[in-house]
Formats: sequence, C-alpha cells, structure tokens
Amino acid sequence: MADKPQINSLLDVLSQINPLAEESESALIDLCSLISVKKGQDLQPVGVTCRTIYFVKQGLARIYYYKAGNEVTEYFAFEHDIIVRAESLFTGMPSNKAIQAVEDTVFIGIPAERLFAQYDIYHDLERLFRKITEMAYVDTVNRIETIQFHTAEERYLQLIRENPDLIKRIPLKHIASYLGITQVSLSRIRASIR
Amino acid sequence: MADKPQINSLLDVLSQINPLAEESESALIDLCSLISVKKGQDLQPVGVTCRTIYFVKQGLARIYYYKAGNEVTEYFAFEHDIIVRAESLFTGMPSNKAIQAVEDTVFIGIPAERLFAQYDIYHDLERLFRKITEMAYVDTVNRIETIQFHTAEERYLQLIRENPDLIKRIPLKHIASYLGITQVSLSRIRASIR
DNA sequence: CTGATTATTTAACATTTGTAAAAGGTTTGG
DNA sequence: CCAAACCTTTTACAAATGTTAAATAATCAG
Repeated sequence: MADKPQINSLLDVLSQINPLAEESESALIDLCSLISVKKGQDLQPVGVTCRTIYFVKQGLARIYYYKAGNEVTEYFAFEHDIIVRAESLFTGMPSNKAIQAVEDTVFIGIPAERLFAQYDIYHDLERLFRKITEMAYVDTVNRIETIQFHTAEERYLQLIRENPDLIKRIPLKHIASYLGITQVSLSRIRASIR
Repeated sequence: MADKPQINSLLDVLSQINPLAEESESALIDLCSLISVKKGQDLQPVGVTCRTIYFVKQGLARIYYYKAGNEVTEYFAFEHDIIVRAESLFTGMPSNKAIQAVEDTVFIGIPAERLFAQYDIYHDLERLFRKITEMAYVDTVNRIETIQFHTAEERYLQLIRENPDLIKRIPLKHIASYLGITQVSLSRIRASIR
C-alpha cells in the first residue's frame, strides 16, 4: 500500500461520509495525486471534459465561465471541499466552465474513469461517491431556492453569515457574479448596510 | 415474482439508465405501488419527511412551497419523470415542500428505506439510483445557470421551446413562480413577444 | 346553462438592478 | 519604493421587475 500522508485530510473527510474497507481505501489512495496551482491560474481550462474529481487540500478555488464576455463564478471550494464540474463529469460532454485557484492552492486529484472502474470491485467506493453526489445535489437544490427567492441583499447577508472569511479571501467581483448580480449592485448593497 | 404490468413504464425508463438483473428487478417490482391523486390534491404535504421516490406514470405533478404566503413552484414532473424532494430524502429532515398533482395523476411509489436496504443485496440497484441522482444533479446545476444568468424573457422562451405543451397544461401562475418572476411580469413578457 | 370562482391581463407607479464612465483604493512586481 | 495593473466605489441614468388594484377571460360546480 502506497504511503501518502499528504492525502490524510481527504481520507478523513471521506471516512466521515462512508467508512471504507482497508483494501478499498488502499485502491483509492493509489489513484490520488497532488496538484499545486498558483493563484489566478486555471487548474482546468474551459472546453475540456472533466475527467478528474478534485479535493482542495489547501487554498481556495472556484468554478467560473464566460457569459457575454464576462466571468461568472458558479461555485467556491474551500479547504476540504470537493470541486467537480458535474455537468461534464457525469455526461462526458466538454465543459464550458473552468476551475481556477483563487489563492495558491493544493488539490488532490482522483481520475474519474479509474475510480469508476473500481466501483465494480469495491462496492463501498461506489457507495461513498454516491453519498457525496447526493450531498452535492442537496446543496444545489438549496442554492436554487436561495438564488431564486431571496433578494440580492438577503443572499449577500446569508453568504457572509455562513462564511465570514469568504469576504476577506475572495475579490468582490467574484462574489457579485456568484450572487447573480453586478459588482456595482453589490457595492450599493454593501454601502446600504453600513 | 409479483405480476405488475402497471409499472412497465417505470421499468422501461429505468432499464434505459442501467439494466437490472432479473432478481434485482423483481425485488424492485415488489416495492412498487400505484397511487392516484386528483387534480389539485397534494400527494405529499408540507412538513413531512420525504420517504418515497415517485415516478409519474400518467399525468403531471409539481413540487411547490410557500414563500411569504405565496406558492412557489420548484419543479414540474411530466409522464415518466421521477419526482422526489431531494433535500428531505437525502437528509432525513422534514421537507417544507409539497408534491401536488397538477392534473389527475397516477404515481408509482417506491419506499426509499426499503429500496436503500436492497442496495446491500442488489448492487445494480444502487448503481441505477446513483446514476439517476447524477442525472438529476446535472439538471439542477444547469438550472442554476439558467436562472441566474438569463433574463426572465430568455428563460420563458427556453421553457416553451423545450417543453411546448407545458403552457397548455400548467397554469401560468405556476410557470411564473417556476421562472422566478411574478405572474404580472410573465404576462408582460408574453404580451411583448406577441 | 349559469353564476361563482379562478386565472390572466392591463395599468400606474415604486423599487431594484443594470450600464457606462469616472474616481479612488489597493496590490504587486520590478 | 513606485508605477502599473487591478479592484472597488460612486454617480447618473436606463431598463427590468415588483406591487397593488382593477378589468377581462376562462373554468367549474351545481
């Protein structure tokens, strides 16, 4: 069994979700590799099919895409979050979205095809990633409710309440597009609640 | 094996997603039951934990909830769609959302706990529902993109393009809240594109 | 068939958000 | 440390959407 102490943070998080048999964990460890990306660099560019499941070991990343020439941020991943372009990974279609390191970031990458192949052998791996997908799905359903039926101000207040350090680590222009508003609009909101 | 020809439409749809061994299919069939709901009636009320996976055999249903006293429609399910309150089913928390028959509707119900228990025995059942969850997740991710970064008019045009008969079968007030706008606003959009 | 109920549209006005441009701030690399 | 690049705020105006109320239109139950 490969000794990779650098991925302990990943194993800790995963074992909380669904415990793995030793052989399954070992098979998973064999698939993992570390990738370091400098602040502002893309881990994965637009136009490529997503074939890797990433985990943020350290740092901060986002998924973004271009809408009429403007960057739109779809998702932020903090330490110990999983980051994946689901609409590409689960369909095999090229993604129009990119993954970028917002700070200097270290990712743990798991090649999806090789992982999926293990599902036939290690049932608990399939179960683990099934549960991860379910959790991500729930988050996304809840996000729709937030986006659609709260005002921009409510969404901003909720964001800084649930994730206070986000505002210190992420440029406001990214937060604005994540909230579905312009940067000007976000500035106005910030001014009005001061 | 129970003979339940009434659920063939479900089995057809599922076998397209992931084929099942005979015993697995048989175990699934044993779990299924038919539920008929009259137009306008709730299949599942607000406040109850979602413990059943439903399939629309015939008719049309929606998920809705109340926001400041107003009904908000979150999802429509047509014939052969699966309908589930994921944020409740996958967390065990009571749902603040209800499932309602928009027309007289016949559902096929699968009790979730009993299904999940079969996953340990029939691996392919877990795989099937893993894939279903992945597909639903992808749909939801794409829906966020639609909601957040298209105008209400673009969303309406997309909706009637992708689902032309929706407009004939669903009251506009439900479509309006599904699009995240007021009924007045939808009326304006409809007037402007005429 | 008909009155009652429900659904949809229209109007007038208020509020929110967007756009474009400019002015301050802050960060960063040399 | 400084200049360039980038980020954030502000301003003025435009466009989109919300709110309330009333007028039509369509549907439903008896």
